[in-house]
Amino acid sequence: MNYKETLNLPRTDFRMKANLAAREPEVLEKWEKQGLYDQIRKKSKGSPLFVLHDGPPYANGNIHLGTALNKILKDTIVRSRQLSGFDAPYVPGWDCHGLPIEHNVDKELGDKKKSMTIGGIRRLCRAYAERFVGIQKEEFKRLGVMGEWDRPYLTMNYSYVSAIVREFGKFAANGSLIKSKKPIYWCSACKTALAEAEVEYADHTSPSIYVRFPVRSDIGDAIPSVRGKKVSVVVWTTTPWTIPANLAVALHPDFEYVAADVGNDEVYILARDLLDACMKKFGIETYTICGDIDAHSLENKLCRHPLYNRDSKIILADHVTLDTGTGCVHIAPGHGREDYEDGLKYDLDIYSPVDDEGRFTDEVEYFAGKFVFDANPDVNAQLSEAGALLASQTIVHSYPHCWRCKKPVIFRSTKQWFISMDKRDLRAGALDAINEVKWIPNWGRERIHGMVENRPDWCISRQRSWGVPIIAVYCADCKKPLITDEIIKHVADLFESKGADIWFEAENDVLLPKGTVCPHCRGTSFIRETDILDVWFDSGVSHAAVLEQRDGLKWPADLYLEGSDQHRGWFHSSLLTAVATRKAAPYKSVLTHGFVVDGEGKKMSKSVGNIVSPKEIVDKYGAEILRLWVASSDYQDDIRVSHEILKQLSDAYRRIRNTSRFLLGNISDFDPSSDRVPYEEMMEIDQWALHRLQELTTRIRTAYDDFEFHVIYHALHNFCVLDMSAFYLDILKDRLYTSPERSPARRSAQTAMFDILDAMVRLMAPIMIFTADEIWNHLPGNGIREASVHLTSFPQVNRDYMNEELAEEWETIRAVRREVTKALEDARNKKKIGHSLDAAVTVSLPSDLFDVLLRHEEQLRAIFIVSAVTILRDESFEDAYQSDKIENLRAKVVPASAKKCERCWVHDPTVGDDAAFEGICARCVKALQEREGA
RNA sequence: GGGCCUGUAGCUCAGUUCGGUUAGAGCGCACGCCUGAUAAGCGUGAGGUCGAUGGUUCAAUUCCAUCCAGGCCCA
Repeated sequence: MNYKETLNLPRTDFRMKANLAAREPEVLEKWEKQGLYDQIRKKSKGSPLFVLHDGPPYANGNIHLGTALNKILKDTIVRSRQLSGFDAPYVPGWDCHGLPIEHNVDKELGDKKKSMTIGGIRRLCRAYAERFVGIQKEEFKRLGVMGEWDRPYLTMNYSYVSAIVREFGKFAANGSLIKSKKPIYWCSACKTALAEAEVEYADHTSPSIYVRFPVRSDIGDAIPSVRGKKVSVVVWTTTPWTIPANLAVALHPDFEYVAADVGNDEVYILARDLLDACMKKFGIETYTICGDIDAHSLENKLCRHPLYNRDSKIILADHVTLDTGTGCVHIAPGHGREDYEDGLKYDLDIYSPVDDEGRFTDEVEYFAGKFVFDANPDVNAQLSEAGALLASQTIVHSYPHCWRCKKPVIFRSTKQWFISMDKRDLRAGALDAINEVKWIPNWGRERIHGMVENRPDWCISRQRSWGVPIIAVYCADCKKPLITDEIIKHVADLFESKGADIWFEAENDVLLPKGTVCPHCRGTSFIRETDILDVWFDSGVSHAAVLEQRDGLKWPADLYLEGSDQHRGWFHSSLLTAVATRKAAPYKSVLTHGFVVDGEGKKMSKSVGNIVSPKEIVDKYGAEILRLWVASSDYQDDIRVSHEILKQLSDAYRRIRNTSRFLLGNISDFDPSSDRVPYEEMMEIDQWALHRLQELTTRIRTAYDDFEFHVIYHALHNFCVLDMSAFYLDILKDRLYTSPERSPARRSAQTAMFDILDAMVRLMAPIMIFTADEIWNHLPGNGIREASVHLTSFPQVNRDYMNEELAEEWETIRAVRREVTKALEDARNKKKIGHSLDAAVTVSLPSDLFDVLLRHEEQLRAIFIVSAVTILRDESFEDAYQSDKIENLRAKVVPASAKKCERCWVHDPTVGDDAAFEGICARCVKALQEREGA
């Protein structure tokens, strides 16, 4: 007879192969049709809110792994908070303004741009951003990220733009908005400001000159050796035309400088290391060093400008190098980035006497009206005449050029709008607010603190088209700027209904409230500001535009979560805009993640060619594996991705899936509403399994609370592999398959298995969203539970199932089992046995262990999965396996002598005893009788 | 060059708070078993100078310094 038919083997439709890449889109579609997100919202209404506020990605290009990582982390957090009993909405956003989009539109337009209005360009930019919002939205949805995709926030939405204006107005109102000069890249051919990204470096031939700045201060006290001599500091520059704007000479605080006597009572100061090379260039053959100079002793001393009757201050700056020149650097704060910073530090004028066309303004003696590059020879001639030019040559070096017209650009200062860090104590307020926030990991605090502490005023002006206009007007008569609450409110209302394009297109009588008058001169005609706002301001006020404005959200957010680069970016700008207007940070905690790097830990770059796209992974492995990758990694550090890593995750996924499948297969005939066995009546090993489940639940729930997802991945995987597959389930097979279908023994196991899978599926749901859904649909008892696992909640830890004493005892049993298994393996290698059921084992144990095992004597056969077990107290016998882990544990394995039961495969002396049931053991006979009777 | 961070088996992670037995787990790998979870399951085994060097100490993966490699942000 074929007894296989009489066994209760696992039965399930749950497929072994997931076929994720193909199935996921179908599941997503199902969820969308069901309106799952809305159902979740409805269901959790009234629960405490948990708001993770989305940092808006830039609406340009396809998503990359970094964006995917970020969104998956957010999704996992939102889902886990939701399952923990919170109402956790997720409103995704996009950053839509800014240079990269405008630049790409510019490129597409080419020369056509010249004939377009700003409004026209802005409409193209909007369309461009819309296109990529659409593309990225689909990409994010494909990852299984759940949220209000139909109603995301876009920084170019009319209501959002209006909020930006209102927030901007608050800065104007409280007096922290200031206008001052700052150098920017300027193309005098295109007559336009250029952003960093719009300059291209190319070789350029420049004059290279050495200029002497006579020291005017008396430095005889500081350096006695030069007393009474004509001392000069010698600088080097490749832009002679900036000499007229020179206001300082910078020395490095740590370099060694010397005073070199070159005869005629003339002394030059320059860096010791560059002295010889410079003298050669100056054609000076004999000179003597008359003293060492500590740069600090010269700080704030004054030189005379070589051409004009004004001073040039000696300052100290770290950016001075010894690569070329003299170690003394010509500083024109209006014409260089570092020069500008130095200027702020030493309170120098940001002097930039150059107009839009690159010509010197009238105030510049000798060179007024001259184009700056053409003025280079004139400057040299003038310096030479003044006796200040020590040497001159030409050099070829890398120099910034305009991306469009390819001509060399200049650094030129123009008036810009700034948010002052200190005028209204924004810096101090921000530093205080930082301390109220929980930074995870906590070094985030230090990082952002350092940045806020040292940052300069926030320049919010951009000379571009695609952005939110800075709402300011200038009196046509007295030129004074005007920003009033009335104007802000009026314009914000206009933007709310008509969008910001109107600023560039409508007439003043529409744009300004009726009766707007210049408070200084009573003028009534005005000129609009054309600068737009820095995009960091746009996204920085999202807490005001989104958290405060939308129903169902709150201010401050519970959490912001972005890459660690955002300490300088969004965390920073959000903090400043919130502290300035609301006196607090817009977030209670800030979580950061690292960057995606390749298998070797190197950053991904086009040139290296090690970029992996989310699409590649999703198409090959499925979004579920990508999500598992995110969950498995300690994301606070950089995360590696490689084929090997993904392969490993696929294997781990299959293991979890198969364990779930086995559980499903064995509870397919189990109805949790009627077949449960009460805990007290369950078999001990089943109680043990439930105890382990409580430990797992505790571990995983804590990990979710702490955002430590890799702990979850490892705990779940280890649970499946070690506790379940290799131990509990392996042992259970015998009972499940051979016991009568509805026997208490089998129901006891099924009760545990059901609870285990029911808990597992909820615990994995925030990470393995598709698989959890699939398992849920196969779980018995459908109809009495929520329609989707995503509408349910995490399992509670059941104290009644916790039994430390039991757990300890079973840990002892497992330890002994490990040794028995080794003994079996020995026997197997000696060809004594094949399957462990072919073996009979005799184990000798030290007294304490013996006592424990004795209590479970009846179960040992099943636990060791052998045909017979005999345990002995401290017996020593020959030719036995001896443990090196447990002292005095010996195990002797022999082939089971009894006949093998054809049904349960156990070698048992009762096999064949019952003539009616040929070839099977008494236990199976009983099972079959019960089965027939049923 | 500066600020912040990271470096434990081929891979993903524990452990280091408060220095103290032979540094753990899983995966992968090798070998074996099973064929009633079967494109599954079970077992055994090999794998680590805890990035390097120096210092403190009776003792360092753990504390300190320097260096190397890598990441983010600045310059």
